[in-house]
Formats: sequence, C-alpha cells, structure tokens
Amino acid sequence: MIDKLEFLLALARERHFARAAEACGVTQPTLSAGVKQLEETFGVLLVHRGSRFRDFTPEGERVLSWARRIVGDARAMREEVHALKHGLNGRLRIAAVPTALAMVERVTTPFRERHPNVQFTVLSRNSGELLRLLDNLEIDAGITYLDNEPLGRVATIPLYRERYRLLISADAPLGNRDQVTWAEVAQVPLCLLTPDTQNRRIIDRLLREAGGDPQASLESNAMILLYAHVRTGRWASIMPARLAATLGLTEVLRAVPIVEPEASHTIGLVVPAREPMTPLTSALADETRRVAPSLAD
Amino acid sequence: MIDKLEFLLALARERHFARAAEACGVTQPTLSAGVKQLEETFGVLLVHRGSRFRDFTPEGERVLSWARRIVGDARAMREEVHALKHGLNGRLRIAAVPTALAMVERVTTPFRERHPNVQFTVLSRNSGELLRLLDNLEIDAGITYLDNEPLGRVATIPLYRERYRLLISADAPLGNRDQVTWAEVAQVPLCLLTPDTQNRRIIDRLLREAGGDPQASLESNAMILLYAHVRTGRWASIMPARLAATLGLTEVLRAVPIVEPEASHTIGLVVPAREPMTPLTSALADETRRVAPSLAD
DNA sequence: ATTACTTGATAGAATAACACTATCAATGTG
DNA sequence: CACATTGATAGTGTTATTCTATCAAGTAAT
Repeated sequence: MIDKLEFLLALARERHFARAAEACGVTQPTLSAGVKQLEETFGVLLVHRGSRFRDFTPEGERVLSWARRIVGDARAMREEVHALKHGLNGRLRIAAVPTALAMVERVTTPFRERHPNVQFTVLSRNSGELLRLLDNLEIDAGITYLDNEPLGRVATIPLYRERYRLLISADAPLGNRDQVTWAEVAQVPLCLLTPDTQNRRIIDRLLREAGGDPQASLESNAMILLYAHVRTGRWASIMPARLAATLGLTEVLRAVPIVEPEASHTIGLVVPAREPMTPLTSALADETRRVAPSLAD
Repeated sequence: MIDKLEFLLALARERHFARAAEACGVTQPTLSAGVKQLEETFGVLLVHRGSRFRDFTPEGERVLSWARRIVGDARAMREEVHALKHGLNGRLRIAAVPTALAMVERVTTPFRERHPNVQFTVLSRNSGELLRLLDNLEIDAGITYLDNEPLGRVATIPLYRERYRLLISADAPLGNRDQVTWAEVAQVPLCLLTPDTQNRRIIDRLLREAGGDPQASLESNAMILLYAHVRTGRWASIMPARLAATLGLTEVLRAVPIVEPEASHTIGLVVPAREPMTPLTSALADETRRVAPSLAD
C-alpha cells in the first residue's frame, strides 16, 4: 500500500508514468498497475489520462495529500527506529535560498560537532522551488524567507534577519558614503539575482517604492558570480549584510548601509509541519534554535 | 506494510498473538510472521517474548505510536475518498461515560438530520477505558469529562457543564429542601456508579472535602439501574442535573441542588488529535460545536 | 495525408510474497 | 507429572507482483 502511494507521489512530481517509474526503481507497467490498483481499492479514478498523463482528479489530489503525509510518516518511523539503535545518522537534505547559502554553515558546523555521523546535502534553490521540494519530501528542511511571501503548511524557526548593503567600489559616485538611500541606489546599475528569487523581488520592491525603476545590468542565480563581478570594483550589487561580511571586502570594495527604509527580512529554517518530526529534522530544528540567539541583532 | 502495522496494533490491544490474529481475521502464524517481518525490516526486536507475549521493547513502543498514526491516516484517507464519491456515510463509533449517555442524543439527532446515511454505534464506557479505545482507534470519538483528569493527545469540544442533584424521595429527611450541602448529603446512603467511573471519583472527592466518608449502599456501572432503584422512592442518588431532567421525576422523587460548593465539570467530545480529521469525525465535531451553545448555562 | 515518435495500457511468464494447516517446543498449572 | 496454553516453525498451495515484449492512441513533422 505505502509503495503504491509512493508511486503516486512520484507521478505527481514527474507528471509522467515512465519517469515516475524510473524514479521509483520499477518499470512503467508496474507503476501503471500500482496506480490502477489504488484506483480500484478506492473505487475512484485518481488520474485523468488521455493518451498521456493529464492531471489528477479531485479525489486524486486528496489521496495525494494523504499520501504525502503517510509516506512521510512511514519514513520518519524507519528513521527514528534506526536512530534509536545506531544513534543519529543518515543524510539531511537541505535547500537554501542563494542569499542564505553562506549562513548554512552556522547551523551545520555545530550540528556536526554534536552528531558526527550525519551527512549533509545542501542545494541552492529559489524559495518557490524550495517549498515545492519540501512538499514532495525531496528535502528535509529549507532555509528561506519566513516573513515575506506565504509558506504553506510548514513549521518555521527564525535564524537571523537579513539587512541590505550596497556593495560598491570606493571610487564610484556613492562609494565614499556612510549610508545611501534606496532612491540613490536606484540610479546605480546593479548585479542582482534573477527575478525568480525572493531576494530580487524584495529589492525590486524596495527600489520601486523609492521611486526607482529596477533594472539589473547583470543577473545570475549564483551569488558567487555576482560577488566575483563586484570585487573587481567595476560593478555594484546589493547584498545582505551578513553575506557581505562573510565574503569579505577588498581595499576598494565597500559595503554601504542602505536606508530609507532600513529594510530587513527574517531568514530561518522551514521543516514539514509534522508532529512528531523525524529525529534528524528535529535535531536540526534544535540546533537552529540553539544558534539563532548568537545571530540576533 | 500497513497491514503489518495493523497486526502490531492488534497485538498491543490483545497482548496475545492468537487473539490479535483473530481480531485481524488472519491465523496466528500469519500474524507472527507479520510482526517478525517488521522486526526484520527495522532490524530491531519490537516484542519481548518468552514462551508468551511479554511486552513491547522501547523500539516497539515507538513503532506502535507511529503505527497508530499511519493506520489512522490510511483509514481516514479511505473514508474521505469514499465520502467524496458517495457523500458522508459509514458508521461512527462513539463511547460515552455513563452520566453523559443520555446527552449523546443531543448530538446524534441533529447529526442524522444532516447526514442520514451515517450509522452509529454508541458504547457506555468509563473514561479511562474510553481513552484507551480512542487511542487504539477502536472508536472514532468519545464523550467524557474534559476538565477533571488528564486526557492525553486528543482534541476536545466542550458540550455542556455537569451539575449535581440529590435525587431523593420527598418523604426522606432531606427530601423537602430547596438545596442541600455536600456535608449533608454525605450522611445519606446513596446509589452511585462504581469507583472505576470518573463521576464516582468526583462525587467521592466532593463528599470527602465536605468532611464526609463516601460509601455507596448500592453501586452499578449502569445509570439506568441506579435510576430504577431511586424512582421507587426508597433509595437516593446523586445525578447530573440534565440527566435527572431527562429521566424525569415522579410525584415523590425530587432533584435537590447540592451546594457548598456548587460543583460543576465540563463534558464534551474528544476525538483523536489528528489533522486533518476523518470526514465523519470532522462532521461530528462540527455538529457538537453547533449544538453546544444551546446547552450552555 | 503520411510517417515517425511519444506515451501509457495490456498480455504472458517468472518470481516473490502471503496465508493457510499441521505440528512442535517451551512454559505454566492443577 | 499429566495437561493446557502459547507462540514458533515447516511445508504447501494460492495470490500478488514485477518483469519483458508488444500494442494502440495520440502528436508532431514532413
């Protein structure tokens, strides 16, 4: 039964019978039969199919949402029993928004001190993608914005507040200032994240509210690329203060606080809203709560 | 997998392999094999066995608690999909404490108006037994005391407050009074529920706190038996006011409010703390919320 | 229109899983 | 010490599951 529900989850992810089957490590007829068996036991069609996968029926959507929960719980059960026997081990799959990537270390480093047998996979994802992965149980936790766009059914643990700095060469027009306004920043050509990221949407909004017309002279989804450009002193960017501090400044590169307004957003851990959590997730949440005070401001 | 977890739940209920097997509709070797298979997949012993069932290992207890949740969710899923197709139907299994039995009608009657295809099984159980049944998914909901003894992991919906009356013949010493004190009642031989019931423990406590020495001249776990005695006019009892009102008074039988203190306890619906609830449970909770205001005082 | 490709369903065979009956060994009980 | 109780084990037949191979329906391109 649970295997069949996993088939259904894979089908929801892949929207394609053969690919879903591959993801489950079975052949396509096996997955087709599994889905059909679910439909027979429930006595309802779950999937609209023409000659190909179309979408889920309303009943299918409901089953899907139960399946997420049941499959998640079954995994949590296995994980917990394993942890009871062998101590905390396994792999934590985490995704973080690009602006928070450099801060993941603040959690993972002390976590590893405490639980050396736990391994990590950390992905860079934009916030929307991150929530989708969390929903589909493809990651165990995410680090993203908690207070800006809606999150869905998740539990959250605040980690730190993101504040904004203009990274710019000391030689440039605004480079010698102690602070600049968003209105002033709006006049500068910037290296920014792509518009699919929440950080970019936040910055665009702030620039627009200051009467500017946001346009990035260079866009990327990788923070490291933006930084590589900025540190030449020939480009400017807006980055979270903590990120700028982590990356370090050169002799010519300055991080100027941006005011009017002194905007800030909360970054934190999001985990599936399941009670009880899996032992790994629960330990990660504990570590996050432990670390957060040292990052407060 | 889910079937095996059901085996485990049955074993926890029956504490006996053969009886658990019978409850699941399989033979004893089948259930033994199922449990053993769970133990193999987890790589841990779940059950301490000597020549007979002893108890669950710590890991077994954890698996058990996950099993309750997973099996419950799987049932809820089936029920919900069925309800989507055929409207709300099926059977609601409810247990109520003896003093609340007569009030169950206040919920079931309007519920049936709304959902005529739902059938009921209503059992009389003491509060401890009721919570155990709820835990083991043997009932869908209970009606019991919400504010006296601890309940465990359940969601509660208050229904009404239970207040106490001395049911006694008008000829008897206290029979002509407008109110009596608990201290006075403590002097009267009473027909009461058995001490396994929460109502009896509440009354005993109130009598003891009034300096009395509670002793029942007749005990039963069936309210109807107590009433049959009392209505002869030759016995006395303490009953909740609403129950006395439902049963009706005879010419000689009076229901005298008991004061010092004017004790009261909240009676309400308890359902498993699962989010989302099954459609039947959810509808019952809705109905209870709808009815409660008309019973408030 | 015709052809080729994509996608999911179906048929048939091999294999694995499952549940049953019968029986046994261990532990209590009178 | 006989005897009942309890759960594990062996052996067997049945059912489920999964695979490979193939098919039919629908799309897209020529």
